[in-house]
Amino acid sequence: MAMAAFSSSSSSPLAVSSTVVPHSLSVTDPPSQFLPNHPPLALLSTCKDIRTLKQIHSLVIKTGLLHHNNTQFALTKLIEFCAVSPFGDLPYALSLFDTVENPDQRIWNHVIRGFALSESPALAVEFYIRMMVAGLEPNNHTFPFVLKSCAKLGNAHEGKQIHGHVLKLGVENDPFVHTSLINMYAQNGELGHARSVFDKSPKRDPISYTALINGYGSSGLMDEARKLFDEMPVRDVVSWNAMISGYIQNNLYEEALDFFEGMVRMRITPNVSTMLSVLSACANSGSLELGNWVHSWIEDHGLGSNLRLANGLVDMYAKCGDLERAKNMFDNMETKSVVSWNAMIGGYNHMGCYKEALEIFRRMLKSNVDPNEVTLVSILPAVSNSGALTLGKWIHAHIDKNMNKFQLTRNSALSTSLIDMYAKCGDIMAAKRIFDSMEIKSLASWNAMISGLAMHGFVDMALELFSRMTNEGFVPDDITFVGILSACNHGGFVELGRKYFTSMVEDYNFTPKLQHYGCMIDLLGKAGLFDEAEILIDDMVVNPDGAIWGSLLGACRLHGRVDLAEMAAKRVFELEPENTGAYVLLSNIYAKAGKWDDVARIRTRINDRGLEKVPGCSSIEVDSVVHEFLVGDKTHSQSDEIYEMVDEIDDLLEKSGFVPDTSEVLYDMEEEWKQEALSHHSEKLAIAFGLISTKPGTTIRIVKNLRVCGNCHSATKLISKIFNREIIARDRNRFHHFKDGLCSCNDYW
DNA sequence: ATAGGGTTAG
Repeated sequence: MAMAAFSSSSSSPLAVSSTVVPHSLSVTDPPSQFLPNHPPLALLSTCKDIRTLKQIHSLVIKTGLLHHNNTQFALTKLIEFCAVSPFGDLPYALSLFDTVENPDQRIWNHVIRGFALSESPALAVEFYIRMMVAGLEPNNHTFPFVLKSCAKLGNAHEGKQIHGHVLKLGVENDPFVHTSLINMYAQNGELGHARSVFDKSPKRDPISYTALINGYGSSGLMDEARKLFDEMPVRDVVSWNAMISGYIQNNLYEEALDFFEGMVRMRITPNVSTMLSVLSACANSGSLELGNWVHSWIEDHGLGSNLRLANGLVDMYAKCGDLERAKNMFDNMETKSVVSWNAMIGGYNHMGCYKEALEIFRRMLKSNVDPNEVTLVSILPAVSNSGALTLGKWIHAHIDKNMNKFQLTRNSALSTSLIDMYAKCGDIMAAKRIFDSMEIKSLASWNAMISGLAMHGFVDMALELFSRMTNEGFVPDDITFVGILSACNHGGFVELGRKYFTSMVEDYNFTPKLQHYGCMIDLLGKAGLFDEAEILIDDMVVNPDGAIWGSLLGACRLHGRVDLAEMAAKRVFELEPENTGAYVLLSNIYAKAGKWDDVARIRTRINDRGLEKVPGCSSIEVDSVVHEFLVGDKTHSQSDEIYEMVDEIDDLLEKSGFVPDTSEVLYDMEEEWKQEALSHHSEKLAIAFGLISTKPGTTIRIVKNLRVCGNCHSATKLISKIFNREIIARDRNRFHHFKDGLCSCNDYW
């Protein structure tokens, strides 16, 4: 029994010294017949904290109200207040409750209500049972409270039993009990039961309609909800809100916004809830125009300083891509909550601005705002994308330290995000440790681990994990197969890849998606099986996108297939005219074949179209700060030292007999310039910076936005040997672990 | 005394 936690403390609440009575509260009249107006109880309406409450309590005792007329009136009032008011105190209510010799129905009801509204609604059911054990019958007031707690708990079983009591006592036609039953069933997903109670109603009111509509909405049955809504004789703002939020829950944003417009047309005044829902619909559907209108509406109705609406606006602007506006609103908010920070972080993530997301997170910590679970789950992808391992480790430690707070979720979203973070930040063993420590794994955690291993080229382990997962009864989904096929791809396991692809289609009945085809085309192309790759593309059940043809194009580069490359590139340009990567790839293929006229032609096309080549960019985290380097970057504050190091590296490479492979350099230029261009690739700069700013022997981890070029790959292998450093590099596709002059990809990528 | 949105953000 959880009672102990609430029982009165060492000093009895009745033992009150006179010193707690403040001067302002003078004891005046003797108890009168008009108790409700008596000063001490009237004071309850202004009571805002537990201290004042205790003072009022002591006043009640001093004035003798407590046992006046032998009624429990004053205590009832006090218990009611303590249990229910937001300024009340449930444990105190219980200590008062314990002092009542024979509490009546009404007192029991208030305590039950207090629990129903509290964080532990299960205790409402417990007290409901205790009440009956004490020999008191529940009444029409009891049921709404106890049914609410069943609704909150998602406990349909207890709810059904209580439904039985309702019928036994014959209060099923009380409108409050009736709607409470519908709501309880609806919130428990028992829509059949909810509907049958609803259909038995003698008189239907908007509240039972709305409760049922909400139930249909959260079960994805918006057509049913719509039918009910249309049947309603009178619709109020809550009914409209129920439809709007139902559509949003089911990702039907257009419909949600239609209903909002309908509501305004019907001259139903939206309230704060409506506007919050509408903002979320705008955010998720990218309706900036409507979002702006909502913003003006909020200002016009004097709600501009409502924190929740302000947060909603920040979120809306951020998700609609107007980050400047979002940032502006955010910076101008006089009070911010953790939600405001989270909305900004989410907005930056949404737009792929991971660095900015990390900056906001740091600012948040500096402002002493405690990150919550949502903050951490949303900052981790930003950490992963920037490869900011130190920050990631800090976050991991923070979660461990605050275990109590996050205990419930450790086995789900947060752990999975951590696995993903460690994998993407290059520490695959740390990812594995978290995965292994999870007592209850989710499909997402298996998926994260499998793709992580695949990304690092630990192909056998990834495949082994897959069979362990199916043995443990998990059913793989399409994401699992992306991981598996990418493992086969990274390992160059053509036969296995074919096998899993077939199994996915035939054993699991999945329709392959673009990513699955992408892995297969890449795998077949790299193996030089161009005929098979082309057949697969022809057989695709979805239209190939730029990435599919891009994969084939990449394979053409590997095998020097100029003819096929031209065809593949043409397809890419048809689908993605702005895809500069494909132009560069094609140009590289021409360059490798010595077709410099064609290289020049491509260059002209890039210039004519005003396309900008995505610059190679590598980042490295040193002392928790992420440093970014572009090709030939000279903007770093330690630029001079970095270039000195680059020269030293080149020197040592040359002495080891390293000959730069200039065949992939874009333009036809002097050999010496080509070497210069290669030598200043972003990954080289990042590695040089890593070498000068970390202790000897420290592992260097870098992240690159593009694929590592052949030359840098060979160079880095040698650097790892010469400087005796492990270098872990993540490129666009996968990880390369350079050690002792070798790379984990076996030069196959 | 009592019933139906909403406590967001990933």
